[in-house]
Amino acid sequence: MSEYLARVRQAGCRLTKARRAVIAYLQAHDEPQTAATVHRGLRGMRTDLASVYRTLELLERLGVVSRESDGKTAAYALADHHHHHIVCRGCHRKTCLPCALRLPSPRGFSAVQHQVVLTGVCASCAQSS
Amino acid sequence: MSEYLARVRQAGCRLTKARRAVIAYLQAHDEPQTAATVHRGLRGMRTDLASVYRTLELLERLGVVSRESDGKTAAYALADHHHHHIVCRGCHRKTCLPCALRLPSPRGFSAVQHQVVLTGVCASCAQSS
DNA sequence: CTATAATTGCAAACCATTCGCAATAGTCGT
DNA sequence: ACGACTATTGCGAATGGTTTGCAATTATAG
Repeated sequence: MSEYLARVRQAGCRLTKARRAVIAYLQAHDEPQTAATVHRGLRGMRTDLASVYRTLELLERLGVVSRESDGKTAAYALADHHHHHIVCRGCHRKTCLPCALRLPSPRGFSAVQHQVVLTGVCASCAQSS
Repeated sequence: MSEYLARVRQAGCRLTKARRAVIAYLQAHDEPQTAATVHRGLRGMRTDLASVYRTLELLERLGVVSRESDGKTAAYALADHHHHHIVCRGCHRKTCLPCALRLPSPRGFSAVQHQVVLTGVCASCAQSS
């Protein structure tokens, strides 16, 4: 049983097919995935989009996945697969960046995760303006 | 004319009442505001929520305001009023944090802004679980 | 193997955000 | 200050991601 499934179990939650499938899917994809993408990836089994949302929400609450949102659509990834992106404010294209952030844990908080969203203007957009 | 209004003008955009009002409202509020909140704050004048959204989008594109999203509702603040938050994954309460991030500008990008969203489990939620 | 409560699938509701379009109002040149 | 030109607005309606209620299903404890 994967470490992730174990954590679900430890939280007193059941190991259902849907949950296993969502976790497996995220393990196979490093880049953050939207709920819709995950759902599409599970189209072999009879799984509802709503259940995907519920599962992702559970996993986020447990700290197993992180949720990154560009304002409209949220994307989820295993908290392990951690890196960042810079989004061009012109063309909205994403570029991956390694995580270079080292922060002290804020007072009183535990299990701290972070999400960094960088925006800027990419070279080609800077030219065309 | 405020520095912000000047930047709108320099971008070749008109200084309308709605834009002045939105900027003024954000100047008066340090904490990130949702489009709905801004709109409510402008209820003296006949302003439409859609225009608030259009104005905020413009200001974001110009780099005057930053947009921070928790996945459902986006919040906007003047890029000046910059700090971060840590959100408890249990109770969802926010706590402000000073910005301690110093990053080199990623290759090829200019006018880089960042947004950091920290999540964790606050002391009282850690107890009750 | 059974009982029990957690989860799911489905469909409908929600709500933030966006879009089309005619009316309005900044700006620039005169 | 005036008029023309076009960006911007207000309004209403559409969109689309996300959530919810509920009956049927299914994982788990005993």
